[in-house]
This record gives sequence, structure tokens and C-alpha cells, in this order.
Amino acid sequence: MGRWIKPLNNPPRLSETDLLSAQARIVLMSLERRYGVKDSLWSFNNSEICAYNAGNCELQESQCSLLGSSTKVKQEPITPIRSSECINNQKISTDNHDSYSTNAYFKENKDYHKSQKQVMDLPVLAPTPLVSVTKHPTSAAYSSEAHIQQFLHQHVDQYEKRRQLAASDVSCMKNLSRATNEKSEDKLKAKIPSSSHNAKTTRDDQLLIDITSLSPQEREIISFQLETVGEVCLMVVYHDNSTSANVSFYQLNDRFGQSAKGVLVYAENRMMLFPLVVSDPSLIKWCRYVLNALLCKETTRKVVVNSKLLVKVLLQKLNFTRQSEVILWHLEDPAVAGWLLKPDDPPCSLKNLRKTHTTFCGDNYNYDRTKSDSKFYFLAKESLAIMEGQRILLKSYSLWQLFLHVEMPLVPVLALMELQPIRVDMPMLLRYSDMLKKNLQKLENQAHEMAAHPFSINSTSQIRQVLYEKLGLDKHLSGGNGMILTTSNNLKSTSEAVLVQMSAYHPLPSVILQYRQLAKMKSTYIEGILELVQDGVVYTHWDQTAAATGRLTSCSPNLQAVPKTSIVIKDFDNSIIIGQESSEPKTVKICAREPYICGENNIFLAADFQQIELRLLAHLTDDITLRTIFNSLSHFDVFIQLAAKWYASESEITNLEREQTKRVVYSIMYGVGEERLAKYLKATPSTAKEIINSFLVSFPAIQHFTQWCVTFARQHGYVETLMGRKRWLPNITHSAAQLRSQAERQAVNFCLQGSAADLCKCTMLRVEEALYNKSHLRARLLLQIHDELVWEMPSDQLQETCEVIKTVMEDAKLLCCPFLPGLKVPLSVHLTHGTSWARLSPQMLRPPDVAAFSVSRPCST
DNA sequence: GATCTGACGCTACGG
DNA sequence: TCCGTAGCGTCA
Repeated sequence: MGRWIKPLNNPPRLSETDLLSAQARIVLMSLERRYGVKDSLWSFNNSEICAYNAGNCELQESQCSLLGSSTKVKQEPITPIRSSECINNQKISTDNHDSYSTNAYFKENKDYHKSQKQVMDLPVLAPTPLVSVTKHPTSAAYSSEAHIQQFLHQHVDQYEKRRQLAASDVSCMKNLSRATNEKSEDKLKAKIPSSSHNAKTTRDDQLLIDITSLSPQEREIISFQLETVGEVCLMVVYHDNSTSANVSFYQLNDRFGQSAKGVLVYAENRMMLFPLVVSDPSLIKWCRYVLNALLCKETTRKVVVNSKLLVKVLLQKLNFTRQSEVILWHLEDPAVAGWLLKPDDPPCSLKNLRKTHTTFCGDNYNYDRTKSDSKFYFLAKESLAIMEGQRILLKSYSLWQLFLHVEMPLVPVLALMELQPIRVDMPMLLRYSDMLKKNLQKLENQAHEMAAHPFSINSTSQIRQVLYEKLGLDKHLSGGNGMILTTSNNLKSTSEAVLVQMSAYHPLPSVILQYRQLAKMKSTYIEGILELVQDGVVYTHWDQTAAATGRLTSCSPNLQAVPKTSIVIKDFDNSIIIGQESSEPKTVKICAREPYICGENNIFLAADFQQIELRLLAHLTDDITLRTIFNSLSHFDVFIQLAAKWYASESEITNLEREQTKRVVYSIMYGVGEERLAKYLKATPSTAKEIINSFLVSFPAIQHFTQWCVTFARQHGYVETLMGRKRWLPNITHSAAQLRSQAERQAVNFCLQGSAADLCKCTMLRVEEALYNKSHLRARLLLQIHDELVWEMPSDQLQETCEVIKTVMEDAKLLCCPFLPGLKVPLSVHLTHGTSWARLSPQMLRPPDVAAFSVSRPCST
């Protein structure tokens, strides 16, 4: 056994990201917490441990025993490795330094002591792997989830010690508090087991305390105790004694408020049931106060499975005077953590998490399924144990910051959004439905005439029969330049791309296309919405854990997919509409966004980022041409500027050139093939190839970026975004070329789409904070459509709100905090406003004297 | 015989 | 063989 090294006078410090191996970190955290040592520098090298500095307490040799007998402690500090030594030298991370020694991250030795800042100054996507990274269980390097289990089991002792330590800390505090509250405390203790008829014991040391049965004085003790507690678990309890914690993560939309009975708070082996349905307003007020204080408190860990549900229930039941204060709540949700750790295959229930993310063994707790309080106790214990394991995993994979600073703060924001009613013009929806119905009938009849017999126009197999077998239209597309086969069954496709081509030879394909367009509009965006409207409003749901790229998704209804452009019905016969005068057929427009209207005296404000992924590409590739374009011409049309560079043309760029540029840019960003691009541009594959090549010559950094993403993915089994979100791509080394190249494209796509998702989530947080701080502003966030946010607000606050929002959204430094110091390109935000979602006009931000010259015109509808 | 279910194809959205 | 979401209708 070696000995610990004495504290250094001027110790270098490492940021958390520098301690990279999971094993090193778990021991480190265990040690730090066990001995109350902070800001110390530990180095780990397989079985050897080296400490530079023991912070404020010098560790004794005997304390090494915690690490186990096989552990040696090295005598000399390891010389810090500078990044210049390792940038082009892979050896550092591979030659036996399985776990990592020091901070390879730092560029300059002189900045060594400013470690925290320095880490942020460097790009996340650095040119070399920064660390010897722990392999993710889903990566090819590890066979199964059993690895995580094994990993956690190895360290179960540390967990237990930590738990005991935490418990003893709390009891110390309680002893202190007893000195002041001794009388009341004893009174409470005497009372609860005996006189409280709602309280039951499932174990000797455990209670379910019903808050309603307590006196005001006893409640004060509870309140006081909750202030000192280190860790709690909360869940919603329903009237049938089911809880929010153990429902499947997919079944949350159906039930959230109506049948909630109370909120169960588990702390220190005790359970408290806070009522949500009571007639006594003062009790509700007290619950609101205590729970709000608990949920705001940064020093207490609040573990909540399905946390968005809990926030919604509390918002609904506790009558907050200012609902948006929930954005101050700090929660930890195992469901969200599970998704971050496994974004392609997230756990779908607590049961699912139980398998992979915990060492917790339920059988040890004498779980009696017949008793509800035993069940609550079990669930709470289990949730805490799962989160405990996940916390370590998240830190090991450098996902903790993302979890803590982005994903969890977003939960209350999403809960607020889900509670916002969005007003819908029902009569308009009904009118549209009727119009579409008649026109669909007309188109169907036309199709039957053209086919010379009736067939089911919704059925792709019947369309296939009619078009290819009966009419033989596929003959026109022979020679490999048209027919697309369906993905699974290799059947001849009837998709839009094929029908458009065939419409040159027969009228039927275009009738089918028109029918499909109208049918989609009617079934999904008119009648689909109608079914979800209640009292003239609709509520959408936001799923944080659905997309592997980190994007949010919307469902029931999916308002992210409501068509932006209107469909045009020519020769529309409006004589069939009830309540309208018969007249000549005319052209009508239907826009699915038209029925979404704002309340009286309100207005919608939409703010969308301009070319967000392209700007992120410029930032990540560090391409000087792209950066120059965005830096000098941030508010001009970027694609025109790009086209000018590309064609090296002095004359004006035509619209065609602009479109081609745009398509090529996106195609290359996401790795399109030559043939696909050729079809897109209606050119030959060789022309498409030429276009791709000439573009890549102009912007060589893009190709480097693509190659870099793929190389990184191959080396590590994952890729990561601006803010450290990860996606594991086990197929990146697959022997099948198809699967491998798919994973390669996914790698590139994830870096950009995922980074944009990170940035948009941070935007939501920062804007909502800014609006919260201006307490007189009443803007309510309704929608997030990836790069666009939509609010509803009083009309007279439009100007001021616009200024707040634009200022925050274009402040890249603020948005990227604390992950990186900013972006190398400016962010540009486009604001629009209006009273219907379909008609949003640009919002001009201008000084008052200029605004005085603007002339309002009558609407030209 | 009437529902239920999962896979599939297609079409919206976003980049 | 651009990426990744939701939702509808058909079909077995």
C-alpha cells in the first residue's frame, strides 16, 4: 500500500469533463462525498491512483482501504499532458491508459489554472478524441446491457456507504433542529403512529403521513424537515392508488389531472401524502408553499419519474398566482436520463429502467403488492436507486451537464406549454371539411372514369394494379430513370415522385395526386383536429424523449406538421356548400393553419432562426467562406451569396441557381447520393456528381467535416453535438455496406440536427427566463416547430416582447452557456405576427420616430 | 362476422 | 442508399 500525496500549494485543477473513465469517476465521486473533499485533483491509471491535492483535508493512508486491496497509490503526481502533445498522438488514449490521467484538453499551458473556462473555449467537436472514452453499452464494443449491470454492481458498496453517510448527515441536522424544536418534534413523533388513523406502517421505521390529518403545528415540523433533507422522490397518486411513476411513459397523455388525489413525497424512509383535492383553501396554500419551496431548492435532489406529468398536476391543482414560476424548479427524471443514455431505444417504463440502470433489488424491501403504501415505498426507493445509477452513467458519458442544464429545466417549460389552450375556429374547420368532402368525391369519380372501373383510391395496391398492370404506365419510366421501389417489399411505388413523372402520359396520376393532397388535409388536419377540439380550444402534447436527435416532437395533435402552404382547389363548385348562394365555379384556397386563431385582444408572435443548421455547419466546420458570408451578410439571403461564390459569377444569381445551391447544400449536409440528387435536380447522375464535386471544391471544409464525423464515429462508436448530446451508432463498423453507410449519414446528420436541437432547447429556456423576469409581460409559449417558436400575447405588448425575444435569440453567447463561449457566426431571427397562424406578417422592429412614418393599410383580403 | 393489431406506404412538417 | 418526426388508411 502506498501513501497519499500531500496537498500542493498551488494545485492545478481539473474540470469534471477531464476525468473520463467511468471507473475513475465513480471512485472519485465516492471519495469526494465520503470525505467531504472538493476541488481535489485525482488521477487514475488502471489500478493506480494519484492525488495531487486533497483540498481542505489531508487523507489518511487507512482511508485507501475504501478502494479495495488491489489498489495501489502512486507516489508521484503524473505530469499533466498538454494538448499539443496529444492532438496528433492517439497513443495517449490507447497505450494502457485505459482510464485517463490528466487534462489533455488544455491548449495552452499558461492557461492551465483557468481550467473551467478553458474547457469551454475549445470546440466540442475537437479534431482528436479528447479522452479514452468509456464505451457505451449499445456500441459495438460492448455486447449487452449486462455490462451496465456489472458496472453498477461493482460499485454497489460505494452507493451503500454514500447512502448511509447521507442518512447520518441528515440525522445530524435533525439533532440540531431538535434543540430548537424539541417539544414539537416529540409531540409529532408521539402523535403520528398512534393517533393518526391514516398513517400506516409497512416497516418499523417507515410511515405514510397524510398531511390532512396533521395540525398546523405539525405541518410546520414537516415543512422544516423538508428544508434540510438531501434527497426526495415525488409522485402523483391517483384515487385508485396508482401513481405517475409506474405508468408506461407512452400512456401519459390520457390521464393527468382529473383523478389525482395527492402528491407523495418520499424522504428519509418516510412518506408524506400532500393532498390536491381539499375544500380547505389554507391547506392548499400551505401545500403550494411547501412543495414550491422544495422543488425550487437547489441543494435538495428531487427525483421524479415522469416529471412533466407531476408539474402539470401541481400547476392545475395548486392555483399558482404566477404559473411561470415553475421554470425555477429543479428536477431529475429517470425517464429523461434513460433517453439521453439510449436515445435510439429509450426505456419505455420504469420496469424497463429497472433492468439496466440500477442495482436495486426490490425483493430486499419486502414489497407487498397488496398494500398501496408498500408499493409507494418500493417505487420511491427504486426511483432513487435508478437515478443514482443514472447520475453516475450520465457523468461518465459527459451527459450530465446536458441533463442538468438543458433537458431537466425544459420539463416545466413543456408542462406550461401543454396547459396553454390554443383557440380553434370550429365553424371554419367544419366548412373546410364539407368543401373537401365534396371535392374528394368528385376526384374519386373522375379517377374511376379514367380507370374505366371503380377501385379504392386510398389503396396503394389497387392504384398499383390500375396504373401498372392495366394502363401500363410504368413502361414510360423504364431504363432506370424513374421507377422507385418500395422499401420493404420491392414493389413498384405509387409515391408522388413517380406519379409526377407519369402524369405526362396519362391524366389519372395527377387526379390521384390531387386526391391524396385533399385527403391528407381532410383526414389529418381538419377532421383529425376536430376530434381533439374541446370548448373551442386544442391542447397539444410535447414529447421530449421521442427523437434520437434530441428534437422535440408534438402529438395529439401534431402541430409541428400542420401544412404551411395552402392547397388550391380549381373549378371549385361552391353551390354545394350549405348557406352559400349558388354561383359560378371558382378557385378556392384552404390553409390548415387558418383555423388557429388567437384570443380577443391577443396576437401571435412567431420567431424563427434563419438557416440554423447551415449556420451551425459554418460554426462546426470553421469554413472561412461560410463564416464570412454569415458574418458580413447575416440578414441577406444566404443561398444567393453561396450561389455567387459557387458559380463565381459577377452577374445576378437566378432563382434556379439559388434553388440548386440550396438543394445541393442540404443534400451534401445529409449525404445524398448522386442518383438521388440527379432526380431532385432533374439532371443526369454525372451532372449531379459534377455539381457535388464543384461545391465541395469551393467549400472543402464541408467534406472534411463529413469525413471527420464518420471517423469520430468509427473510433468511438458515437458522435456528439454542440452541447454533448450523443448518439451511438453500432452499425458504423458493420460489414454490410448499406447499414454502414446509413450509419455514416446518420453521424453527419446527427451532428447538425442534434446541435440545432440543443440550441433551440436552450433558446426556449433563455427566452422563457427573460420573459419571466419581465413580470408584466404576458406572452405564453404555444409551439416549438424545431427552429421556430410561437407565442400568444396581448396585442399591446407585442413591440416590447419582440425586443426581448429577438435580443435573447440572437445572443449566441447566452444561448450556448455554459457549454461553449458562443458561435463563430451570428444567429439571425425572423419575427412575424398576426391574429391567425396562417397569416403572419413580418414584424418590423424600429425606433419610434421611424415607426411614426409607417402607414397602416386596410387588409387586402 | 365483427373488431383488433402491426407492418407498410404515403404525405405532412422541420433542417 | 439525404436525416428524423406524426398520422392516416390499407391489408393480412
